[in-house]
Amino acid sequence: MGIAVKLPDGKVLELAGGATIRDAAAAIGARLAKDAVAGKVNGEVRDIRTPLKDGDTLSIITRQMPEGLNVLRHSAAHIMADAVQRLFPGTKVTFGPATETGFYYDFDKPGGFQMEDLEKIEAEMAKIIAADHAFQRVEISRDEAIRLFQEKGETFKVEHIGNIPKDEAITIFRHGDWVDLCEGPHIPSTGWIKAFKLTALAGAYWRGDERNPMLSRVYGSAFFDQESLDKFLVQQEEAKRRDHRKLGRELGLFSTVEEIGAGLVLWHPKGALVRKLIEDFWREEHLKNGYQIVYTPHVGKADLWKQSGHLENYKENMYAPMVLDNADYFCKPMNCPFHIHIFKDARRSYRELPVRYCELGAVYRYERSGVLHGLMRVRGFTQDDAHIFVQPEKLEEEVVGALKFCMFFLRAFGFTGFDAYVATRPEKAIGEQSAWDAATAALRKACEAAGLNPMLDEGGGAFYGPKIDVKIKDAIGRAWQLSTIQVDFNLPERFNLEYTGKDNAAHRPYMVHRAMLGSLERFFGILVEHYAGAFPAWLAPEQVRILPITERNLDYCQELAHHLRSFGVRVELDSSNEKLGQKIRVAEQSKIPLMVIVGDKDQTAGGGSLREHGKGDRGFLPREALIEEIKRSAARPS
RNA sequence: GCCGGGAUAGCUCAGCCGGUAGAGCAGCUGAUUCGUAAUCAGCAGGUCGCGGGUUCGAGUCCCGCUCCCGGCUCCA
Repeated sequence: MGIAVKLPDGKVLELAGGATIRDAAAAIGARLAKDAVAGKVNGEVRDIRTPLKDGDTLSIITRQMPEGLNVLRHSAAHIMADAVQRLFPGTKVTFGPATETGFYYDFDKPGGFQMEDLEKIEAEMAKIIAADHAFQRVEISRDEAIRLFQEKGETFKVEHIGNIPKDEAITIFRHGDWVDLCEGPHIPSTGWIKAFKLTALAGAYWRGDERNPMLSRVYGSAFFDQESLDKFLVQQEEAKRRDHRKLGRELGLFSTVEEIGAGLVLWHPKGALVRKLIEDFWREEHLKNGYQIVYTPHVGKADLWKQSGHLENYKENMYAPMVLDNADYFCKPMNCPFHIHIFKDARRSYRELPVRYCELGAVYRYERSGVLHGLMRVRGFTQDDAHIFVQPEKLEEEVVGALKFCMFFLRAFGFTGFDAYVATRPEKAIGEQSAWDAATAALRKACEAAGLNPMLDEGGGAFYGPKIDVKIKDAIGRAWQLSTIQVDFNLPERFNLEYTGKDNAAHRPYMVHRAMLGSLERFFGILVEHYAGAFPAWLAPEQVRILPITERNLDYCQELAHHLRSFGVRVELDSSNEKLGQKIRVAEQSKIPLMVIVGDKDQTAGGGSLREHGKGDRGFLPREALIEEIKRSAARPS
């Protein structure tokens, strides 16, 4: 009996009963059959060996599609697991999925792996690939599956079978004589993998839960051709080249030292200058946008943190208390309770709402030693914090303003791609459902008003209220979460916040937590990587370097430097006894945006030769034009 | 915190089977006065992350700790 399946172009394909996706591809064309990796049946990715049913909608996934690459990588994970079990009998397998950049497989291997093992595993994988074993898909019964994996001693697989919903078919995939519990899909045969590399070893908990046993994870990546693997490796190098920790040291921006402690940052003069420029910009723009700047202490008494709920909910992230005059004081992990007390210091009228307090507040949080990472994850950092106290009915309007402000600010740093997420009520939450619904709707509308098309993060909100998160894309396409706007129903309650309404009655405001940059430390790290260390002139610690060609030009250069400094230009003079080529090299490596080269010719003509970082010589400019050009390049965005 | 890899001059790194530490760059001094990404020569620079142990002898082997890197988990 024949069947009919619908294709993406609307055509209907007639096939024999029991025909698989592969048969369908072959029926459409020989080229397609050659490139077909898997299929999408009724919207779900299915293995190429999956039998089709009458009425199915089918599209073919080829090796040119991203889904095809996922299939290849998942198969590579199987091949790796096969190789590992050949080399290290007694190793148990668990899970081995494809990831964004490759694949991994988690093993339970007594003693774990050593780095040298990777090469051995690669060699064994190469043999399996060379043998070009076909992948076979077999549907088996639950009992058969349990028996099979019990015999093999694959206890993790047996456990997993118990977690597969009863109504789902159980499939196993076989290549050569190796078999894995797996729903697929897989490439037609192992030989489809033309390029692969094992990249890293790591630990990972069974099912990602730290109460479970630690497994050994092997990471790798795989491609349909060698070129793509090479390109991938070059990209990895590019990310390494931009690493803010490396650039931070090379450019003298910041450091951390063992003597002070992990996750505690020293801002060196150049990094501190960039930070100061960001902070100046930040404060000025906040004042323009109706915020009030406040300063609050670094520590507060235990009762404050009890009232705020931090000692209840956040204690494991707080530094241990210090005892002064029989009272416990804690370093602040957040600024909110302090801002709340400023709000509470007077009776507030609806006329003065919304009240917007902002602070670049240094907070301290205990982070587990293993999670610390350069400037991105530290134990002492500066939040670009703001707390807005607003009438519930004015929430939407206020969030629109806050969000537009965020976007303006992020754009000023050269970010262009944004993704917004609205996170809704989680299971464990406080506050009325109606309040949640109204606030969530307000956040969504605010996103639209700010020109963002938000994705919904169902249940991703904090227990105290819904939020908007904004992620940016950096120069090499990586996403970073920066801005967050969070509605808080909880703290106004806990601190009994009130304002007097038009009706002369007391009302409870909403509180909105807002960060645009997240933390100055992390944002600075992201900026360094985004610009690859080459800050735009308005942010560069040194904007211009003057390079005299010989000592004869020194006095003239000195005078020019003074003159530029009088306009607020950050300029240095390279008076070293080196040839021009060397001075240029050093300035280029220091990523100084502009260089002015002055030799006898320039001096006589009364000007200088401009050179731009990364772009090269721009030729001679007379003095006034030179100064104008420098002032123009160094201007802050507005 | 857990798994894996590390820590040698300011930086990047070499140092074999345990025999008492080396290069390049940076620094300093001198020569050179030079036109768009490295001028030459000389000098100086180390408690081999910290503490303990094994040994006649430890940068090297063992144990503990600190810090760093890649992950897990978590998050600004």
